Amino acid sequence: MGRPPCCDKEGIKKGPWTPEEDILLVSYIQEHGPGNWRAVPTNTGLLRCSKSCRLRWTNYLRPGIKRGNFTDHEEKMIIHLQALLGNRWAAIASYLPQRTDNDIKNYWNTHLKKKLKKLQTGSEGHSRDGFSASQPMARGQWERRLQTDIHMAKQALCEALSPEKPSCFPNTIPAQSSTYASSTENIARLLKGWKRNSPNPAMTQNSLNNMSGTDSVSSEGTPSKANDNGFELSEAFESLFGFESFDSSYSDTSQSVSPEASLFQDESKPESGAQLPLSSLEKWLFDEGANQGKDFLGDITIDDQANFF
DNA sequence: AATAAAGGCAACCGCCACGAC
DNA sequence: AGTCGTGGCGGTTGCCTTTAT
Repeated sequence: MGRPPCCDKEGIKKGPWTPEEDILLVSYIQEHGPGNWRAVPTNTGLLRCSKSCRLRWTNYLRPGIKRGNFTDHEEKMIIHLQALLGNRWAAIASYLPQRTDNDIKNYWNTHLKKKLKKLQTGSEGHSRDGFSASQPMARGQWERRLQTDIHMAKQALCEALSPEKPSCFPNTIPAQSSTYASSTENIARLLKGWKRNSPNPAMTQNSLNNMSGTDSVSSEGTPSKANDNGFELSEAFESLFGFESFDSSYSDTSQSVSPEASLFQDESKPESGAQLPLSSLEKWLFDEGANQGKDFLGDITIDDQANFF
């Protein structure tokens, strides 16, 4: 007898999630916590497969997700980590706790790959680092920058693995007090941009009535005219879900994950790398013997490092 | 202003790893 | 030890938006 499909294809809805579905999912997770995805569709009445629910949560709805443009810092970290780890997006994402692996993967595929390709064709040599073309630099200089970026990776890792220490490096990623609010904000943002026709304007909850029918797109950081509605939406969400209790139910469960990841320690994403035993890379990144690292980096190229690992 | 092409991103698919039984 | 169920991951697709003509 073969293994049954993870979800039977019939009656399973696909495609973009609607705000109603998001609400159902979030409210369920608020109550039960993430995990046991198999039970989610059954218990929520969502016509989605468990995988789809998990993906939606981890990539979009979970608290602490930062969306929008990648900073220079993040970009460099991705470039270096990709060089070191390859396309292990989940591992890379563990160094950037606020980003999802999907986001990073997309960013790599759509932006960085092209950027690096351009650099490769545009200049011989140091193309893999992502900043040599516009700023040609001597090898030593380039490696110093590499060291700096590796240091940044260290910082991120240190934070991710050290919940007791709010921040090993106070100036790095802010230990934002991510709460369920983050999730409602995520949804509110989504709703602002939800311009497609609402399938059923008469939704099951009164508070949702205002959420349908938003008529314009608003991408990250570009508030659009939608936003009277958007405001109402986020208010509606906040009134819908008392996220404080949700937060407190998770806030004391931190283990070896980043502060925000610890809020959802059962959840898959952020700790995927963090919970594993330290890899060689992580040990290396953690190694506070700065001189060692310096010497090491000083003597080899990033290609060598990639081979080393 | 209309249309085509390119870009960007959310979501899906299939495989794999791991734990439970 | 082998099988099954579940969750995780990376690659890919398809739709929507933006830009160019």
